[in-house]
Amino acid sequence: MPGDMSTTRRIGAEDSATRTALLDAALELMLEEGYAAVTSRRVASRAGLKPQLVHYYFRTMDDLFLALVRRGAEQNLARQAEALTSPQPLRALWEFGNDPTGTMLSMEMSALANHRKAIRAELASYAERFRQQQAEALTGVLEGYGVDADELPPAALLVLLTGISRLLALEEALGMSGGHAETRDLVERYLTRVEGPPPT
Amino acid sequence: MPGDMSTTRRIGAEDSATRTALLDAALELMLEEGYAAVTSRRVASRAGLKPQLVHYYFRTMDDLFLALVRRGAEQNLARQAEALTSPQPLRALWEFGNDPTGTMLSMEMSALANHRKAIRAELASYAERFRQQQAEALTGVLEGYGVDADELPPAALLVLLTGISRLLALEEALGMSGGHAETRDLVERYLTRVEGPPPT
DNA sequence: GTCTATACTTCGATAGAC
DNA sequence: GTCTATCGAAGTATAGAC
Repeated sequence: MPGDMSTTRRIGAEDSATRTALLDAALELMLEEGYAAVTSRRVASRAGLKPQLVHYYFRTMDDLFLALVRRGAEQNLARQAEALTSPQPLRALWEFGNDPTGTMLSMEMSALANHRKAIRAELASYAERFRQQQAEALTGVLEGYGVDADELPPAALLVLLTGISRLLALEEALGMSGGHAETRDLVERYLTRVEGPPPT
Repeated sequence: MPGDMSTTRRIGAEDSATRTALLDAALELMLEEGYAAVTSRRVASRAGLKPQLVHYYFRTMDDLFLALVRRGAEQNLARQAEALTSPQPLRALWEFGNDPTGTMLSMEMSALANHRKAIRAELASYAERFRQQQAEALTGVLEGYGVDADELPPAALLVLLTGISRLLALEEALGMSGGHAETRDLVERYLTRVEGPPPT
């Protein structure tokens, strides 16, 4: 018995398998062809369904994008939380941020958010939660490593690592590679210095 | 007498004022509402012209995007070259990369390039030229500053600075600010250390 | 829950008159 | 160089039958 009784419009249940299939299709399209390719017709077609079902489950395309942001963010918050329990949380965080798919999706979402108010708010809210989860897990760890918080504040280190991994992923998607090896090596040496060598 | 004699299709001259007005309108739209808003109708409307003129000057929308990339990239290559003649070229480069408009445009273009082959090739080609221009100008300078190229290769430093300024611009556009002040301060301290304090 | 049918808008692109 | 006219395709979204 889904939907809202107070209006005539029906909305499908959140736990519907069809709804999940539509979100999966939208995700694939966004990664492969960018947010502009995520249209009701193309999403439905990829899921082997009729376009009208998109509107049954999400009413508007904005609602679909919001659902996509929420689902992806919640999944990744959980994955990041698990990564941060590693014996080498800093390295785990770096490797987590180096997932090219996640990075490309995050940037595609940012581009989309740039001109859709509701999505911008949702994305920014989750981004802050990511950063906060990182900061809470790492602040004490960095102290333990003897990293001087005046010299290199944890918040700045997080911005550095995130910015680097995003740029590398973006440029690699464009087919660029200049300076990448040197940069990865630089990060690697830093991680080894403060947190120890990578596990074999 | 513009255009191509060998086919029936006419194309407007590159130095036309109307063509420039269309490119300006496309640029504004892309910055304000994203690449998906750059349609022939909306571009023409913003320039106070008829949509058909877009096709007269650019034939396809892809051609328009390519022209936009080329014009913007050539302008910025010239601006960056000038910045690199500064007495503090490293700081000038950092400040150049901190132009929020240029950064947002570059990222919007990257998102667009992600699913348009011709544009991706053109953008990547110019991005390599930017990086190369930076490297040529800075390699000797960094040596002069006593920056150890084994410890911090010039190419890696350029990736670092670019990645940081891009992330800061992106997050600020989303309304985020966590860790930004600490990061800017970190970069500022580094610049002061190797290149001296900012001019007053 | 999924379908058919449909309304309306906007898109890219071309032909041909002026 | 710019206009009118026009095409077919694709977009969002809704109503209502099954």
